[in-house]
Amino acid sequence: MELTNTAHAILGLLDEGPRSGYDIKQAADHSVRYFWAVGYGQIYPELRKLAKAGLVEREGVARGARERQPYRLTTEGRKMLRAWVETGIPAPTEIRDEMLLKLFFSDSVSADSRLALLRLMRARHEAMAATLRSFRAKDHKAHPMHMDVLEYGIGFHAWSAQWCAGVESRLTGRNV
Amino acid sequence: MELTNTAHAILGLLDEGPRSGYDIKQAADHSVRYFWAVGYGQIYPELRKLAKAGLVEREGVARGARERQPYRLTTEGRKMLRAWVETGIPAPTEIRDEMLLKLFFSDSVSADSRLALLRLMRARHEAMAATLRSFRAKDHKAHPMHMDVLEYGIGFHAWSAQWCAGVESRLTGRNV
DNA sequence: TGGCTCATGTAAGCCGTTACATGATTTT
DNA sequence: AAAATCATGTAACGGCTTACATGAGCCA
Repeated sequence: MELTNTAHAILGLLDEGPRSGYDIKQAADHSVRYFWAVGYGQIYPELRKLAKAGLVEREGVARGARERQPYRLTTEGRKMLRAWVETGIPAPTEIRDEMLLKLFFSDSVSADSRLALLRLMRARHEAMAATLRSFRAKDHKAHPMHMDVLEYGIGFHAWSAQWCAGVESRLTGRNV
Repeated sequence: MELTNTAHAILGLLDEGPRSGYDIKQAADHSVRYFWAVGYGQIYPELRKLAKAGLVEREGVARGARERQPYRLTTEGRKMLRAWVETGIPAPTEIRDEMLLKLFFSDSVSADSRLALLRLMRARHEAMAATLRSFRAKDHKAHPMHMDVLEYGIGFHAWSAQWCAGVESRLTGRNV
């Protein structure tokens, strides 16, 4: 039975404690989102599949329709998660960046347009870095790697923002 | 008529001169690949669509089946490309990194497994940085942004490799 | 001459996004 | 009471990857 990476991400998030689909989405958005985004459209169907496979199980039954329905990892599920981390060769990093694509082909448009692209790109990376920095406050003692990977994200976005600033300076003729 | 980003990438590559599907693939693999990968399965069908839309046109007819069939940009196509670069708000950077995903959830596996992951990740980023560095030799005078974006790629992968090295050192207890 | 590579394609399938639907529960 | 939000879902669609097919030249 082959699981997708997203399925494993869900297992991983459940490893920290029981969570509903809604909780998983929120946890993902505050942690793995910048290198592995997940949406509701995947989470809910996937939880059912995982439950059917015996890797997760419902914790009690929700009373109201608005009540969250937490799932928890089974021993089987936990074993599966560990095995996934330890075995197999992961796919290489994949980036899809429409911004870079436009920049790459921006030699024949006006300097203004090019600058506007760079500034938007820089603003975004700065915003993302700031968001991720705000996650530093969380308690990561139980999960040192969470912290390390978070720092990767902060560093990446900060570095990208700096790169933008550098190119901007060159284009406007000023020194860095 | 809505074009995908990949379609625009193809237009952009054709803007530098007539190319066949095969040529486009090669050019892409030597330039935009690390932030916008394209495969044959997209290129050939897309070229037909673009031709039907009048944005590209065949250059003559291929004689043998092995002969390449170059396409060239039409004025319409060139206009479309420029417009795409200059207008609209590009989607934010998207990263899919199975490696980071595993690292993120690697707190409960052996230190050896974790180290192995980091080393593999570092090796890959180093290799990618080296590959991209070899592209510096190309002539970029006509396209300064090609050069800038290439440097982004080199910088990104080099930085990532360094991050891996840093975490490795911490995990093995040595100083950086 | 048998096999390998080149170059162009097609078809199936998967993953993920988007849009929509639904009822309950707060909030105004 | 009306409106907004919460929480769970479903269905359709789209882009991309993968696998396969083909026929022509090249090489051993």
